[in-house]
Amino acid sequence: MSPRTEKQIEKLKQIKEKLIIESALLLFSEKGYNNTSMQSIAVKSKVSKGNLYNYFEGKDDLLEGVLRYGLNHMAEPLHDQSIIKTEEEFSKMIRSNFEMIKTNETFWKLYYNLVAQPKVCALFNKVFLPFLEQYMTIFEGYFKSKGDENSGATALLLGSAIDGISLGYIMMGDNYPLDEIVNRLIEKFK
Amino acid sequence: MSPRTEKQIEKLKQIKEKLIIESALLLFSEKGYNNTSMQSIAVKSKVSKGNLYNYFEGKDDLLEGVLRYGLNHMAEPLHDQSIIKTEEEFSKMIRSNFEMIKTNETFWKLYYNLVAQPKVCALFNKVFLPFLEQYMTIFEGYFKSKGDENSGATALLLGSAIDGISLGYIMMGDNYPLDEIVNRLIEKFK
Amino acid sequence: MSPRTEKQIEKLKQIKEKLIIESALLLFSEKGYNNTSMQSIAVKSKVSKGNLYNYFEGKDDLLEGVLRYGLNHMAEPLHDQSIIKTEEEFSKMIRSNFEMIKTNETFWKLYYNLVAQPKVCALFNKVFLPFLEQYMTIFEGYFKSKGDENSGATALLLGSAIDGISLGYIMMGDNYPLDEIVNRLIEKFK
Amino acid sequence: MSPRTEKQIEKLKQIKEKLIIESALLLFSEKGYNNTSMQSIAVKSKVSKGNLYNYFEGKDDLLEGVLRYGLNHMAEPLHDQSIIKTEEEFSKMIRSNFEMIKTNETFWKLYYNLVAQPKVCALFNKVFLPFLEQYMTIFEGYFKSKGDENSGATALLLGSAIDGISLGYIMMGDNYPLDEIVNRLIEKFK
DNA sequence: GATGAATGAGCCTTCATTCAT
DNA sequence: CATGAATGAAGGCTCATTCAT
Repeated sequence: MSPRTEKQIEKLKQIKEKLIIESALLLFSEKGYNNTSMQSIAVKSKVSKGNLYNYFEGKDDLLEGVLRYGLNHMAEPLHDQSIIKTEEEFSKMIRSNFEMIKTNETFWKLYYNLVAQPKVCALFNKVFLPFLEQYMTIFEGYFKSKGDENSGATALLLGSAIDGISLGYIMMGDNYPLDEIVNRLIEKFK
Repeated sequence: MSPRTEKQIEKLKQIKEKLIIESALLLFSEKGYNNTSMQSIAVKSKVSKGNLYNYFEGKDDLLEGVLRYGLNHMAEPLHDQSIIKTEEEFSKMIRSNFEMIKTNETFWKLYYNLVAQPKVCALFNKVFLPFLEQYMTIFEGYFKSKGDENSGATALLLGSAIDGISLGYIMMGDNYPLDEIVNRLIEKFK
Repeated sequence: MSPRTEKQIEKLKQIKEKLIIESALLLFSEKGYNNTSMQSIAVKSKVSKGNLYNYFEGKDDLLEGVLRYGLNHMAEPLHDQSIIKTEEEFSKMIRSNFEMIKTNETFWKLYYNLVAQPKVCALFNKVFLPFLEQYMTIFEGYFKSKGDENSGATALLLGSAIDGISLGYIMMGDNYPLDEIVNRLIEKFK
Repeated sequence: MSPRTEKQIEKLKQIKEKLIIESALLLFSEKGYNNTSMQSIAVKSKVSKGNLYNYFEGKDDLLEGVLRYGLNHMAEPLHDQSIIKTEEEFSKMIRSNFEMIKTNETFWKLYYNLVAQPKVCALFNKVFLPFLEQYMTIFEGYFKSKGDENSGATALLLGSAIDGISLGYIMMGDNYPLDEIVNRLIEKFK
């Protein structure tokens, strides 16, 4: 009842919320959103089914939580660099982007699982669009600084290529020669 | 009893099968595979629920039918060209590929809807992998003929870029400046 | 259209009916009445599903046909002997009864499959009761002739024992030492 | 939270499980296993369809539960006597066996409903065989103690006769002169 | 907050039966 | 008579969500 206790409770709640999110992420990613039951999430996160609804309003809301959580984790490295000037910085950014994808395969698998699901499209745009746009802006700035007259299109092309490469890697795993492809990508666009 | 009648019946069956497939494609694409009920497919294709199962063994089989049907429609233009030699042919092939995607948005939306769904992964590979590999081979040959020492990687990079562009276009619709991006893509790779 | 042709047609019909009945008997016996579909019967008897209904009014009616057919086949040997006087005749009758069961396991399996199924109870009594009563009467006469004051009860006991033994044999197959048990049965009752 | 409450909940659950089992037993017995829907069981036991599956994994599992429950009820009287020495004990055991069947007609009707159903054969053997064997062993011991050289066969014959009598009684109800037949059975075998 | 029993709509699928050809 | 496409009711089962405790 003391403030201290309340804080601890608050912290406990956050820990549990994180636990739920991570369990859900794993299951969504492994089996797909639709084929993951709230039950199984409850079991994996060791929270009762009913209690789940004290943390998230429903399955949709939980998904949103998962996506936000994932994005916050992924985006961190990007916040360091908001402007790119040299080829080296460019190359480093691309590489660190794919490092991030490698590190968070689970999350990106979920991403591509959902990207074309109409039901979650709105949610998707809400969560990811700002992130993607920020990315685009950085690249656009770089290409413009290099004299590219249509830097927007180039940035979008690069973004799409990154998307496609990521998708390929996520789908094929180590059968996809990621490093080689990334090298080539950098060469083409630097 | 007469051959004529039998033929007609056979034809009618094929027409109905096509109807079912097209209804399913539309619904799968609009609402996602998981969120489309057999019931709704039955209604849309004006076939009774039970009769659906005279045409397809189950929902999975119907999906396979839809994918094969889609692919057969898509792949046609590709059969014309199996070897690319000049820049012009290259450019034409890329463009015709995106024409195809524009023409069959519905189908490709389904494609990206399914691509990362673990449950249908096996089916997916069965149906699409041969198609994709054929594509890759053509590009690889082109790059090799141009003296590219690592033509395989280049082809894969190109393939991934195409994938990413398609995905972007499918997701954003006319907000995606497809033609411009394609032009740039061709310039980069030709 | 000639009488001859009509006869042939009639004969063909009977052949086909027999075919259907035998297919149904086999399937009912193997998989149980409820788990056998009209479809599978149609396939096995090489008759179209629709045509099945030209021979039998429905699944129930087909079952009745199967039971009557089976009984007519089984009962034949019994018609020889309608009165038993000597121990030898008694013994022979018992033995020939079990021979019959051995020869027609399929049918008797169906019998015991249905015997306690409420849905077909009425049908069952209609078809089998007369047969069983005839049997009972023969035994009753035998026991009476031997001075048994309550020959009815003895006959019923014997009948029940036969029933139980048959059931055991049908269930356990060759794990059931039928011959030995039958010998003992005869000793006890002769 | 208190132990008391948990216990009560546990008890409530058991009561409800029993309710479900008894409803199912009644319906299975009345209409047959195949013709009883989970829905109707839910209605009869005043449990929602969905909740049924919190108690039993499926219809098969429910059947197993019913059979085990029935057997546990039936078998109780038998546990008293595991060795039979005198004629009196023998006679008492036979009689008490048929008392049990009289008392639990419903259950035994289900027994004979299922005994020859191929689909549930495995389950059946799993649940009933141990019970039957125990029975057989007791009789075998008795016959052996009386000097019967082939006590095994005699026990099996007796068992089969009991089976047949029970079946007759279950099928014909009070039209079957059970007591008289049982008396005669005892006379023959004691 | 925490639990898990309870709900009930909805899903995929099967199947006896009908009927146009 | 023969065919098999068509129907639609019914079945077993799942699952997001609620709620009494």
